[in-house]
Amino acid sequence: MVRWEPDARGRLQRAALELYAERGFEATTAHDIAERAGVTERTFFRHFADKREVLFDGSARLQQAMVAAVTASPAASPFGVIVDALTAAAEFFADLRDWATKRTAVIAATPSLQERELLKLHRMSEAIANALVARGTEPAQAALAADLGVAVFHRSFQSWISGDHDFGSCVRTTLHDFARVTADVSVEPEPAR
Amino acid sequence: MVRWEPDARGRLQRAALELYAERGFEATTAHDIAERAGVTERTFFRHFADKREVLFDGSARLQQAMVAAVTASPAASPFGVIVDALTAAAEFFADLRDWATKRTAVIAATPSLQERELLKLHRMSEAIANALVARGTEPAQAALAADLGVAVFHRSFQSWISGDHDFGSCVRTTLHDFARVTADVSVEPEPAR
DNA sequence: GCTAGTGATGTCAGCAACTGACATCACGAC
DNA sequence: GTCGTGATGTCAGTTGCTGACATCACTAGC
Repeated sequence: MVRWEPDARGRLQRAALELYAERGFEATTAHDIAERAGVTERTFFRHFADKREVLFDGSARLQQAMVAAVTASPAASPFGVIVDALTAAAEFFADLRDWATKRTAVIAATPSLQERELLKLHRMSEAIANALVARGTEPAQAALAADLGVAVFHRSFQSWISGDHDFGSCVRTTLHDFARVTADVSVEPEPAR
Repeated sequence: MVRWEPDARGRLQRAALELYAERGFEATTAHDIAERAGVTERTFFRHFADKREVLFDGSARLQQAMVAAVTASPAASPFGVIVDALTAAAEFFADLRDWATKRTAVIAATPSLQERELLKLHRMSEAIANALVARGTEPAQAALAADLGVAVFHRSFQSWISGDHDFGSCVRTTLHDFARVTADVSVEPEPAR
């Protein structure tokens, strides 16, 4: 006889998303989640650093995929590299639309989850910037390019969730808007550093 | 005889920044801050929604200044408008360098404060996007332009804090990098919506 | 097959972040 | 002079989260 059912971590993640969707994040206690998953509250906090983190278990993998794409990209310019990273993100989410939709709704309804989401995106930007620097991009430009890439990713993701196009075409639409919006930005003479 | 010293709110803000800088955010309790400010913990939470918010009292005013600049900007393109908003931000910080430096160091050392900072920047982006839409910009482009503007602001702010140039020249340097990084982004044919 | 070790979990006590309810009392309006 | 009123104090309670220690199925080594 097994002492515990396997995959407590997965059960906690599913229970948390369900409960956050049913009654809201604030109205759900860690005890509630643990109870539905059939473990104790203490076990919840062994698997996840806090109540929010339980929704962000995939972000490390997404970050790895995007960093790997940056490192492997054949493009020469920083922005060309970023476009390749966005393609990797599209592949990452290929089979996750239902989960991503539910999760996004919960996050959109909860400021403290938005904070965590924004921090994860920021960390992703830092990781991408590091990967660009490793490729030889100048650090300030790498950081900026990574921020812009993450902004494009975030907008693309939102339109993917709220519309009915595939992720790839949302990225293309966002890149089109990007080009329109920045059409009048010109390279000025090198300013003082 | 006055019952209480005036400006409890200001005393709490100064006490909090001092203590966060002295012993770190995590090691400082709300009780500590209240004690140094000469009030009770309950009073702290009447003035600020949580331990983090005490460092973000100025962000509403910055947001108002940038939104006003967007609304009043004579520029035609979204990005031209954003540049005017950045100029407004530069004015906002003109006399605040010492305070901003100390505060930025505390935030950089504390993930949960970074989260709050990122949320404030995100809210600022949303407000700027709304102001752009009110000027007639298409919503998707407005949201993207606002995100890009906030990214430029954030980078400029960081280099202002860590270097010894004035805010305005940091903005110019960042805009130069922006133009370099996006030099190869071209307007492709309108994709499907 | 026995034993020692390991790892995931349970139990429990405790701190700190907040919140609601109610009391206090200087000050200003009238 | 009385009567709000608003900023504060007091206190009790919930919840997020942590450290310390106990438990016990499973596994490896003998």
